[in-house]
Amino acid sequence: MATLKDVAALAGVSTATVSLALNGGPVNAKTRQLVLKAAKQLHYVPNRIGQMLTTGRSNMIGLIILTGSEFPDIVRKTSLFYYLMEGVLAVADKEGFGVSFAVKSHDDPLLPQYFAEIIGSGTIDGIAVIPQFAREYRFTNLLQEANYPYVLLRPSRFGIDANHVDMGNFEGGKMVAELLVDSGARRIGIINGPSSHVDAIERERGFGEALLDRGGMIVARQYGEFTIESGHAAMRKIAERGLPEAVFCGNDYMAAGALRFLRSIGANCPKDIAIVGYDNNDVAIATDPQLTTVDNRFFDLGYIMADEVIGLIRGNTSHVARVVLPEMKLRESHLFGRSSANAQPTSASA
Amino acid sequence: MATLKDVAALAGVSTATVSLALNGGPVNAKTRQLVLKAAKQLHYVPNRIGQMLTTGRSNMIGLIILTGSEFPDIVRKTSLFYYLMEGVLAVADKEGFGVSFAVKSHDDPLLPQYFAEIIGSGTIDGIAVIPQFAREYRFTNLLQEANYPYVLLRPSRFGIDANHVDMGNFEGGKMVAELLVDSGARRIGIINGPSSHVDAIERERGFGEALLDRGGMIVARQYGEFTIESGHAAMRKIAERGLPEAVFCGNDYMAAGALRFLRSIGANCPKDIAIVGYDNNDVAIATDPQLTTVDNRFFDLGYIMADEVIGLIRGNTSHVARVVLPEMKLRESHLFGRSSANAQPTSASA
DNA sequence: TTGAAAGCGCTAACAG
DNA sequence: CTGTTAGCGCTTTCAA
Repeated sequence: MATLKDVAALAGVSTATVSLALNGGPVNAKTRQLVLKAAKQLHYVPNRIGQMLTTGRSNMIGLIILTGSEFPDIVRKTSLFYYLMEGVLAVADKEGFGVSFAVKSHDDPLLPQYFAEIIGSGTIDGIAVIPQFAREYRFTNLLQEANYPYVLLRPSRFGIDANHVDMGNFEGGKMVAELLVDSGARRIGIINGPSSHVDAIERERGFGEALLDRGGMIVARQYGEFTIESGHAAMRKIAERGLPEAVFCGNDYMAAGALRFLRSIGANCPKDIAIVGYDNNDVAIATDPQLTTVDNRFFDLGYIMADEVIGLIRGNTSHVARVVLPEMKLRESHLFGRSSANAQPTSASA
Repeated sequence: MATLKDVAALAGVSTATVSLALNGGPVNAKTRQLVLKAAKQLHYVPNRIGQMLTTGRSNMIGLIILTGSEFPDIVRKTSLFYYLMEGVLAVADKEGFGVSFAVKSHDDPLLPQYFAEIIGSGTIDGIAVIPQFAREYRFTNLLQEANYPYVLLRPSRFGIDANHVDMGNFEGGKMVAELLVDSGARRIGIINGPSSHVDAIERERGFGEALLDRGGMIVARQYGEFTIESGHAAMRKIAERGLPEAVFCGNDYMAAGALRFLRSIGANCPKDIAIVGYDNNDVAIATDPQLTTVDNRFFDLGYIMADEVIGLIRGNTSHVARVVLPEMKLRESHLFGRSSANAQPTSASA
């Protein structure tokens, strides 16, 4: 590989001049041409390690997803994170950053160590972290104390001190309650995910509060594990005491399971009972009827997180606290009382 | 941040000794203790940039996904790539590598430039590349000539010269044909994806050959765009001339669309017609009946690609040519002639 | 077993 | 506008 020195030698100038010429510094136009020609001739590509060492910057941001071993099936859900990654990538590309990606277990005792290495190693200028469980993490202190650029994906109410982007699970739950009440349902059930999952907690809280406000009531409550089978089983349990007018499911998998159970007993959704899911996962367009659900806007979330991390790196910002509100994805399954099975499918695009 | 020098000063030894002590070199046990203590006291973390510069290695591998603008909906499918990433990550973690991730458009004219920079910049020791379209790419020559460690995900028959891992789409198509014939179907249709998509081509080729061998025949052929709607439309077209006994769909989205159309005309799958999808996407477990489909083993694919890239980096290998055979995922939709709708859902796990 | 010193490739301060 | 020089943090000869 050709180095700066080689280019300098060929062009007959100093390395400093080459650096200047290549980076738009104040150089005579003729000299620049000379340098450019030499660089091209040698297929010169700047060694970024050298640049990093002198500038102290790597132009890399990290995306770190924290996963757990308690609920392996949740992992499947995380293919949604791909969209988050694409959002991160979109900003990174635009701003000239690379993206380093890692998945760590949130119960790994070496986690603080891992973050300490990120802070000290110099290979990553800042990070976006996606914790999935509602615990206090020691590493946030590390990051904070080191004044290291980071942004967490987590609810605002979990302490406003840490840099965070809130994905609006509370608001999402609220939107579902409002939609269902507006659709004419009053006696409503909920099938939620594990209560240790931070998203599940927030969704239920928002749902419950808004339902109360609007004059609806929760007449059944079950907890599943974010899987189709657990949604199926939960719906069966609920049905034992008679069908409510609507059921809010904590994610689309469980909603698909509920739908399947309903069909098996000959109940029609949404005519007899409305169902709403959460996440706008692929399953939501594959069921019949297609699921009305809440889109987390993962792409936007990734985009905004990365954008804020870069802002922090560049010193344009010093603190991050934002909310990205989810969006209702209206399809058919929420239309309580109306028969609309076998309608034309809506588009698969996000 | 504390540097080697700081540790050396505190321990009262030279930087060389510190380096040796920290990296398991030949150092007096007492001295090592001294150094370790000093390092801990200063919360010393080695600056990896410095290490990279001297060793010439970054201990980073890259995962590069090539995407296109022709079929935006295909992008949605790519959330499957998340599993591939997890496979890559699993190896990287195990071998002490970091992972850098990028998505590039395969029609970007700057693509060769991008690869040239990867080769020259020194930040990535090797790459796994996922092209999605059947073209000849100029960058492979670049990589080859530079003797840069790389592995492509692509069919073996596209030239055995390049390092590649074959995801076995040909074999997958074959497996589907065999399964359908074994299930009792003979007059079979196919709904495939765009013919420019490399996976689609291979699947159809394997399917067609095996079907011929087994005495089945293709009685209908439609092309969709890997979406639910296009699968729905394609099935409608096929139904106009009478239902075949089975239809192989090039991916699960189109299979879900086909299923939906069948239900709308009162046809029962799999009693009246068998359907098989491809990919083992989330949609495959959300439909009713659940889809029999082919699992690409993306995790394993990622795992093997990363493993091979690292082998190349370390000089343990000099050429890569492997096939990872897909796996049939038997559910209900292929059981031609048998009525099994509304069975218990099978597990959501992969 | 330890230390001194060179050098990886680059940028930036400074002098000219 | 251009060249000289120092130095980023580390590993690695080479000597002692």
